[in-house]
Amino acid sequence: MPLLSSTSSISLLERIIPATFISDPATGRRRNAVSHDAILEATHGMLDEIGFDKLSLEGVAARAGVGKATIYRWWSNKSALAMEALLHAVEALPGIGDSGSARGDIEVYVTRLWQALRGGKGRLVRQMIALAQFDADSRRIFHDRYLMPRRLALIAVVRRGVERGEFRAGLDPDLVCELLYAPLMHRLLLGSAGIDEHQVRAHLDLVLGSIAAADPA
Amino acid sequence: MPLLSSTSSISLLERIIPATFISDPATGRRRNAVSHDAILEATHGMLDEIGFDKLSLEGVAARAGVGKATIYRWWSNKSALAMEALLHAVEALPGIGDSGSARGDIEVYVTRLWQALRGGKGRLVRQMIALAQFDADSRRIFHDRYLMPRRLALIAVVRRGVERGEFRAGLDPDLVCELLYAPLMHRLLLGSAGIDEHQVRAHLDLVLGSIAAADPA
Amino acid sequence: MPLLSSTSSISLLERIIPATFISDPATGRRRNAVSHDAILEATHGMLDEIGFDKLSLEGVAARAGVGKATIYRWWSNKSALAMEALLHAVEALPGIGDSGSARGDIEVYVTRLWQALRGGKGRLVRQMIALAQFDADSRRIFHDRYLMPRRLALIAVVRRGVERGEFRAGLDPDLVCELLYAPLMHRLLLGSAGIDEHQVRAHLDLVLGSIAAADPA
Amino acid sequence: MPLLSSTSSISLLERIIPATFISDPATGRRRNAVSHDAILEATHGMLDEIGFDKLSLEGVAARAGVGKATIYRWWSNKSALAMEALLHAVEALPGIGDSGSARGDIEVYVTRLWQALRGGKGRLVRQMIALAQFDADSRRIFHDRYLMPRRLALIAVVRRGVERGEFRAGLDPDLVCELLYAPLMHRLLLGSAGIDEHQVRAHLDLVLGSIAAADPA
DNA sequence: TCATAACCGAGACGGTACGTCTCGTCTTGGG
DNA sequence: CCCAAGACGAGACGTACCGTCTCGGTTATGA
Repeated sequence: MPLLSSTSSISLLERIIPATFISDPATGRRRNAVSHDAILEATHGMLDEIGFDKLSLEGVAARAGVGKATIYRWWSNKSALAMEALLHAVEALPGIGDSGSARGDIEVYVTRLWQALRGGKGRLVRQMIALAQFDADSRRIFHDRYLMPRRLALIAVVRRGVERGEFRAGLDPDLVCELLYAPLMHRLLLGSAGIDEHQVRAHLDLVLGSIAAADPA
Repeated sequence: MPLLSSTSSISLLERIIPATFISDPATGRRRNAVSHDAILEATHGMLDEIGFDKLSLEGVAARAGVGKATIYRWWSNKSALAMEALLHAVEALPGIGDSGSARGDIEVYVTRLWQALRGGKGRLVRQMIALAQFDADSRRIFHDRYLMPRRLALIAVVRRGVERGEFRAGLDPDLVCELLYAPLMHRLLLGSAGIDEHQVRAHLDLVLGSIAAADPA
Repeated sequence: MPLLSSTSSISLLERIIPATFISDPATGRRRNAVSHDAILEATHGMLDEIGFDKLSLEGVAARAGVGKATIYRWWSNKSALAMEALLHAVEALPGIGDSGSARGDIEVYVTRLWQALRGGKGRLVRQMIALAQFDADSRRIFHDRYLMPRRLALIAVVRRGVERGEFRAGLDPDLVCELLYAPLMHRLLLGSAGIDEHQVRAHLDLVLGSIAAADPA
Repeated sequence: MPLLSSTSSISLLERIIPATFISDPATGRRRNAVSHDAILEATHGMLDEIGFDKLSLEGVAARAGVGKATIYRWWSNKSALAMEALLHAVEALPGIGDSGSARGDIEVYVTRLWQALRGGKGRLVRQMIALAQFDADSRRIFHDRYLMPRRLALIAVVRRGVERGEFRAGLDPDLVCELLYAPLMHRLLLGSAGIDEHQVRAHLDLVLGSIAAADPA
């Protein structure tokens, strides 16, 4: 049973490790991995070229050299398929190092994130967020497989900073995380112009400044 | 981010008063305002009942008692129509008072905004933002007619606070505005749970605290 | 009142002399002859270029520089307009001379008719006949204004031939006329190839031979 | 006029067995014969009830319980569909017997044809001929599947008459055929009144008389 | 000499149908 | 049991015209 067509009672593990190749133990022929990959690749390519709303499963099937029924067998609808294809293309986590300075680690991480969103990945992420507004399944998948891993990584660094006394005690790491992420996303979604480096710096300075531990001096 | 991104040579006036109504009034039958309203109302009703992706212009035309061509005459596509219908339902600007305290004014305003988004309007705004990702026209309309007026109002208050010495000199009002708005929007779009009052308070305290003028004491 | 919109109680005279300009004696602006001509001309041109079924009154109005209502004021439907336009283009009667030999006159006349149908007029006539199958008004108009005048002229010659003793006594001129006309028309409508001169000659020889008075010798 | 106008390199077989059914039988779901028949039946019924120009493929699809695409898959346009539906309703060939007298056989055949055209079939044939004027495909279909078989049968009888010495040697059977058919068709299409029996007799007498072998007496 | 009435262009309107596209399902024959 | 191919019923798409209806403006009497 594929990941996306099950609406509940699936373990977190299964939600994070794609269930794609966990085959039905019953009799019969197993799922064809070649077709599966061709479908995702075709979907991703067409999203890139013509966008989500012009995407058709008919077109995907033709481009992937696959029967339409094969797609419907494994994905419940266009959104689910698109979301999975987009995740595939985006999934590599930019790691957060531990240089000793939480502030420095965050600055590097946010700057890298900004650079990624400025490029082609920004469009993919925008589309995923839009999909998530219309389809509860997609929303959950995006939250679990894209957003959460990145948040958790960032929250860990904030916690480290608090423990080391770099940041003020009593901080809510969730809130800090929100203040670091949200303006980037907001501009990605609604900014009429791009985001320039100077703005990112100012943003980081203000937020990181406001959570820094009081200078003992 | 510039407040007014003049991406083309279209005057501001033309962007706010839809060019639709600026045709040569000299000749031909005049546009029927009743149909216009019926279309927007039907669209809004159907968005509410069946959502954007099940919305069809065919259905809107039938419900509004209008020919399809009349819709296509005045709106370029489904997104543009939906965007305008949603704007109609949302357009009343929550005013920002001037109580003497910029901080107080902002707290009241953001709290009210949060309350509005928690209610039915939140869904509308989410849908508008999603639409804006797929269609450049819709994006521009949302930016000009929803986002900008609200930003301008908030920016004015921030400026007032700086002038009065409540907030630190040298602040970038755009950035502050982003820090106040974006987390709300981000949670609206992607938060798995709702936003509770405690989170809003903590958010306001952190941001407003960080821009307050240094205590002279 | 124009000719084509009245379905009955119109004198034959009015059917043959277009009533177009017999205006209502009441006050008010009179019909615009320029528009009238422009409409017929545009119709004829478009019939020639795109054929009857692709013809649209919308297109005629645009090409004639005329409001659609002006067309509807004077013609009841597309068929009626097309029929009148075609008649205008075809109306000149090829006269039948009186050389002294009825046989010779008929040979010349039928040959000329054949030549005319071979050219562009053939297509017009074909279209008129087709229209006549779908619309009773058009059928009557075609019969009265195209067919009958030509039949009457031919019948007169046949009568002359009988009176002079060239043709057998007791002939039914209607039947002879039919035998002369019908094969031409039939081939015009349904012949896969054109009609060649040799066929016309053979046709004339057979029919005229069969009605010739018995040789006294 | 050639009996078989080979205007293209399409084989006779392909013209008589619609190419529609000559697709690669190896792959994909097969054409649904039930739908095919339902479409033709619905078309025929609606032609009878509302006539050709009010016929809509939309209506045919609804009445046949069939998707519009299924009609467009198999017929190129309204004319082609109507033509095929009419042919279905008309297709039974009235046979020509061989009584020993070619003249008698022809008299019986033409009289029967006249009777058929006087009835409901006349309207169908008129409509088919009209369609043939607007659409080359329809024209070819009508020629091949309606006209030709009937012509060939009649021509065979004429030939038989010539061989037996009933008719004059050197006759052009095509021409005779035309003289027998065309007046009937012409009156069907354009006669203001019906065709009465007396006219048919006179017509037959004149034509058959003119081709009879000279009396040896 | 004007008021009246009908005409005219333009073009928006409620509709119908077009021919195309995609959806999600179904039938084939072949692996 | 899976798969490609592709026909199928359904129905929305965006376009083209239909025939009707305002509009503002233009003629041409006839009071």
